[in-house]
Amino acid sequence: MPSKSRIKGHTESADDYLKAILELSGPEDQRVASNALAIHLGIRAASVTGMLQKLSTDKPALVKYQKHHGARLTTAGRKRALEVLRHHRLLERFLHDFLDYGWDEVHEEAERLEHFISEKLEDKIAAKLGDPLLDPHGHVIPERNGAFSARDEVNLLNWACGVPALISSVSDRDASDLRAIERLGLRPGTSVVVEAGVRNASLLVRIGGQNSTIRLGQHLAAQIFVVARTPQASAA
Amino acid sequence: MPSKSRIKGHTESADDYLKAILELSGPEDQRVASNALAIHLGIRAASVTGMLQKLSTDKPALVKYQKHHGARLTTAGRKRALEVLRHHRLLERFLHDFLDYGWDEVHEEAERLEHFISEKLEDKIAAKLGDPLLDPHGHVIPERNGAFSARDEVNLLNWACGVPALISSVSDRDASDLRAIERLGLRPGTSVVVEAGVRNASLLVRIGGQNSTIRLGQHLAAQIFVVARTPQASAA
DNA sequence: GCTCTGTTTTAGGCATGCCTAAATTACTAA
DNA sequence: TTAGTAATTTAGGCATGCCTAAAACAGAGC
Repeated sequence: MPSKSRIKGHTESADDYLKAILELSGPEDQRVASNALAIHLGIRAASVTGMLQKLSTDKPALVKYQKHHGARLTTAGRKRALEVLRHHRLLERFLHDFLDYGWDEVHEEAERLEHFISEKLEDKIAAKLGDPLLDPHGHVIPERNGAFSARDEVNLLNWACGVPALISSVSDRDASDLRAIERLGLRPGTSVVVEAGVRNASLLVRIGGQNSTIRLGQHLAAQIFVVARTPQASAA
Repeated sequence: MPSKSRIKGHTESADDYLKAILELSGPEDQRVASNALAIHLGIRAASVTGMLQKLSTDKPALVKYQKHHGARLTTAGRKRALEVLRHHRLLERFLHDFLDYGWDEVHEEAERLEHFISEKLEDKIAAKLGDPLLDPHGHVIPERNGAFSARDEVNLLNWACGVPALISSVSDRDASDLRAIERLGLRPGTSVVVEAGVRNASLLVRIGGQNSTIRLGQHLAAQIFVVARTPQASAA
């Protein structure tokens, strides 16, 4: 299918690669291995190689790619990746705030729609929401101009016991995990203190407000990210 | 690209064929010629043939097709076509009512998104809008269950002079024409009387409310559809 | 340095969906 | 009935983007 239903020369598939590279390259902009991409995208490594070759030889190259040494985004590639990420997170916020979606439902719908949102719709949605900074899971929404500074969050598993923390974000990868996290009252913005580190694959966590303590499985804890309690808030 | 970003076995392309057949087959469900489809879709007739063959041999056949004798929708095909049409018109209404889109802007965005709306989002949007009956151009929105009765509108060009009429709908195919129509005050729901038929390629039309008369080019008049003034309203 | 293992790339295939060019069929009018 | 034209279909190609199997490579340990 040619470019009828698509913005410029972008394809949904290419968007997915760019998003994956952005996510996997981390704050240090490390090179991303073909294999890592293949696993992340749920496809074969051979397919990844082919696509990286294509992306790196496009007119405005979206990816810098060296055989056997992985890929990283070019400026153009990063721009597009952030654009799609912005679409995704704005959509999540919109579906959640205006269309009564639960925070466990927004990811799937946004994942599908993010590729097809025009600049105009992006702007209208952002305006309607009042230019939000965070999506429903606490992730930073890249700005329109491409500005994007990921906060330096720390995984709850690695947070020191006894140090007051604020939940900053939660992974949105698994809907049922999100429901479990919500049931425990661990939304972004919640104050917590780790009382006892990983023991029997669980943490003891004291939740700020009610001073109650819960036992949190390692699997869920790994999906929760926190910052020190001092910094500026992180409203959900 | 496989079915990742797509509902079941449907492709955007197939959706477009089904919509086109629905539209071109008229209320009588006439067979639609390959050529007519090719022109409507902006592609070559040879491509149409190939796709019709495919659509007619799918597991649930979406199209009944006979060589050299055009195609018509099967029950399954009509169901899908109406589903997509419902998506399109709900989206138009939503973009117009909630996101400040002008009625000349909604078509393009809806055309792109209609293929990717989940049933859930469809329902949420419909609920938010209060299950609207008409899109911003006055077209009937098919119901969730597939019920769809097109009104028997008449093209303004064919309306008898002197008989009071109500504008029921307006073609949304061309944005600038829509702006022109709006400038003339000819929105759906407006009362009009044709004072003089096609002469010098234009109509003289009296607009109900202000009793003013305008000269309407044939090109625009062809995009306006009316019903007799008696029937129940047709709020925009 | 060399081998072993796991990663990565090449080679060849398949499905979608479009194209052009060439054949075929249908229709219309003499 | 028969030609001539227009509509339609076939045949062969191309790009996307995935796959498998097999070859090539890289890094670790000996």
